[in-house]
Amino acid sequence: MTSQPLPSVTASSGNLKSEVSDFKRRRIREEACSLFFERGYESTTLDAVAQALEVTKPFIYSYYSNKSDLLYDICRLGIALSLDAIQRVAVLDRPPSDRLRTVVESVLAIIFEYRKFIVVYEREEKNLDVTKAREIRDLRKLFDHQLADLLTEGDRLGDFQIVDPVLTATTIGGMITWVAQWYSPEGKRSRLDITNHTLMMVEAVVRAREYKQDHEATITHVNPLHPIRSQTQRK
Amino acid sequence: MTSQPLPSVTASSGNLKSEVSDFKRRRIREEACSLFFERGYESTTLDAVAQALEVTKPFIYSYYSNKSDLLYDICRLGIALSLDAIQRVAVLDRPPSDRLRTVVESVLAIIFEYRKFIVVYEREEKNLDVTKAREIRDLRKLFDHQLADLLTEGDRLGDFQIVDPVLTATTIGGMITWVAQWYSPEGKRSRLDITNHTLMMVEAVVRAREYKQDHEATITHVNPLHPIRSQTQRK
DNA sequence: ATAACAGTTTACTTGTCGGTAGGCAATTGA
DNA sequence: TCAATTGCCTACCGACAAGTAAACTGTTAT
Repeated sequence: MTSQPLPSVTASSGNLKSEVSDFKRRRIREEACSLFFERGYESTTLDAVAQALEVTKPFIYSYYSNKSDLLYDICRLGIALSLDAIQRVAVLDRPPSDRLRTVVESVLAIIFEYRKFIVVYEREEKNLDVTKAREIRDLRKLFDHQLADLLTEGDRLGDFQIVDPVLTATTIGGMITWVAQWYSPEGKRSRLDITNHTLMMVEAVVRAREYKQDHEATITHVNPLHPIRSQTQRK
Repeated sequence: MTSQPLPSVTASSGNLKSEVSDFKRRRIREEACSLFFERGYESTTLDAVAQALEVTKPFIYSYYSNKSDLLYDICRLGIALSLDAIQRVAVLDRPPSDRLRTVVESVLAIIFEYRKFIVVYEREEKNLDVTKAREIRDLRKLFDHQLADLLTEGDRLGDFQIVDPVLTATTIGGMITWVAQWYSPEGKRSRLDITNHTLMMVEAVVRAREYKQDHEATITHVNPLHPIRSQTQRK
């Protein structure tokens, strides 16, 4: 469903040797991701990653050609998992509201499981070279696009009452991504609680047109709280 | 309203000399923020910042004691502006729905104006030393807390129909913050469009209880899309 | 047995960048 | 006019970390 078969999360098929090799690659990626997540990409040395795995730096270099290649692999997984989920659901033969619900559940499940990948992907994108970064951004766009399509379809069928599917999709995408930023397994909220609450928020948001008020014309003023513009202006 | 008077965005009062000095500090901060925003904190050298200002590195060091001090100043401004906005509105003698609306408008106005600061603050927090990072995180918590209080009050008065004010505040905070991540002055959407749409989303979300469905009991299953757990587990 | 190979390590190079010492020049005050 | 002071720059250092060369070790093939 994804254009490339996605460097699988589980063991690759093939002979044992390449399975072992893939496993090592995954372990490097996983440990690097943990460290990137905790300390940030640039502050994490490959020696540190190596140490965490109880190997040496050149070992890593025999599985990844350089540090940013490793980051790329992490980022790619971070977005590809969610994209994969939405694409599986998109083709199901069920009403849009059902599919939306399933998307939210699936993506949240992925976020709970792989939140470090998601966070690193969001945070460290800038450290990719432009071409790789572009590729990653395109995957994200695809995700938002798929979601927008689902909303549009649901709106057409009368399942949703949506004013602007694209902005609404962006909002929902943001709501979900945001969970990855603050969720912690040690926190007070269970995964189920968060999922239920998010479902409720999403539900509300796709029914937003029912509430559309006539507030809109009123905000034409520039907000009075910050009268100064010089801050961001320069000669 | 903020505990410290917030290193003012405009010129400080006082003699001309210290005004000039403050101005230089602001210009350094602004230019550094732009570069951090575009290239990331660690990838931006102080020499690059100096070059952008057409000065030299020691010049910067006479206004900031080191690189992370500069980042700290940026992060602090990033969160403090929003916090300041919500705190001003919180004390107004107007109904909660009105105040919520004003909060969203004010904070979005800040986000449009200072989005680079917000993004850098969100992204580069990890590069602060723990004590500074903690201080920043506390400001953010205060923001969410204030918002939750507002929601609780509105719920009590019947203005809102909210199931969980804390989670809803987190969601709204995320929705707003998310705008900073994708908004671009060159993009298709005007500030007004985005503000209106966000107001609508927020409106929907604080009325969510009206839609609470009985979906909740149904999601007890573990999502079938990723049967493997070995990924994040280790010996 | 031994040659060849794969996988891993030890030990090194090299560039970069945060941070600083000390000098120079412009401004201020007497 | 000449200190004294302030403010900035030139020129440098030292540390650190990415990346590599080459050696070492175990395993497979002949």
